[in-house]
Amino acid sequence: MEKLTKGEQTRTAILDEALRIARQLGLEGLTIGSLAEATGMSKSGLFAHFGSREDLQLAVLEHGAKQYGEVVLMPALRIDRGLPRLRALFVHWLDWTLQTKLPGGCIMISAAHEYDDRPGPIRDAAVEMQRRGIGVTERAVRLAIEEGHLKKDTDPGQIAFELLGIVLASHNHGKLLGDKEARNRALTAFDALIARHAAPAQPRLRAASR
Amino acid sequence: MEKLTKGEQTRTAILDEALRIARQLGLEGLTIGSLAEATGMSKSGLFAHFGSREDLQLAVLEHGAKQYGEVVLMPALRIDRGLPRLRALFVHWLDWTLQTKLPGGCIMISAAHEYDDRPGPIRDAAVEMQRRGIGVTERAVRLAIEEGHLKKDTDPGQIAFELLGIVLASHNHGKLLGDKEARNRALTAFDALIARHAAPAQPRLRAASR
DNA sequence: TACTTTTACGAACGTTCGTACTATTCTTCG
DNA sequence: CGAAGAATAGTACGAACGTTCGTAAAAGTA
Repeated sequence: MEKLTKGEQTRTAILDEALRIARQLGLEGLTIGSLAEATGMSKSGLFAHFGSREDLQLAVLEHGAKQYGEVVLMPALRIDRGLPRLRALFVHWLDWTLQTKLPGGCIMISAAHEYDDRPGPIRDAAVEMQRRGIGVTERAVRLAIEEGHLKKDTDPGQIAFELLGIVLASHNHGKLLGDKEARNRALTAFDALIARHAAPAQPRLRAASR
Repeated sequence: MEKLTKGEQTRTAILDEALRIARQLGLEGLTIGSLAEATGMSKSGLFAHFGSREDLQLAVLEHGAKQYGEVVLMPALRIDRGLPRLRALFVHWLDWTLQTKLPGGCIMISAAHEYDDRPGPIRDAAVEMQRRGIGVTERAVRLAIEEGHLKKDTDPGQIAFELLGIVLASHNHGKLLGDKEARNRALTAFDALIARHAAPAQPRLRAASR
């Protein structure tokens, strides 16, 4: 519906393709020349959409984060708060990084590793995104505590830490080692983590339904 | 003691420097020119030690794996088999990836992410090393089961998976986000994982010592 | 339709990439 | 010491890198 100027829609098309490349080769492996060839544009024509290569890389990162928000975050927010939402968040996140349709995993995880010792704007952006992602997870955990699904002394930071670990291990086992059990292993680990912090079964007042 | 020919010792010196660079910039970020400058050699003189850039990258990877073996694996093998050894293995592994002395984490973890969607000899080598590492962990778990420290139905593969996740999360939190709690979080997660699979206290025959 | 802005192109810049050759210097050992 | 071989430097290459510039085509607006 909303009017999309020509430049904006080519820019989006470029970013789609750039994201595909960056997922496989990393943001540093993304070059203007190869991207121009992949999109069928000239180097200079493509370049004009971004003032510099670094700006292109930043735009790609943001483009990936946006997709992540649409595919992982938003669907989870439609699930009942508390444990169900936390689980949905985790499963969507997991499937997002394990998706085999498009090669290469989550661009944010890629960037995190690629720039963990390479200071600069891209690293800063990656850190900021990671922080936001962790914040989302922690908030979901806190809600689960408030809903009485998790014990009150549960540390949201610790849960977020361990969930990230499970996702990273899945990515490693699934994408690198080709382990078909990666997803199952992740779900097993998730269940165990939750069981460890689950609130004791609370006595229902009146007759419990079912 | 053992006679080291001149070429061999420069080669080692080159690999030391190359490893330092590759840890920060990745194996793909390692270039002949920058490495030559860092070592004070000419491009061609350095190049002669390795037939190609790819061979250099493979050599760097092996160099890193060798260091890993010396720093992580061997010390752990001197600890009592079973749970103590498994813990030592984990802690050394953790500290190895979190070491702040040299920038950049474990080169094998780096390579794993860098090449997870980039087929070729380097990827193959990285996969092989990961497999070996996981094998070592699984073996340590199996010994812990045999020693009666862990429950008999413990799945070594699952433990190795989750331990990898904890290390990866530590790397992420510690190196990227600068979270000083990363190591503590990792140890907490380790203890919880072990507690989950710990064999029930076995009744000691006769009087238990102490 | 005419005018202005946006969008894309082609050519060229200087630099760096990996690699190939040839020449020179240094080790090693009889 | 002096010859043989290993180790390093020098030079050059074609290709690809990111970027700049002037210009042509397309799109949007009046």
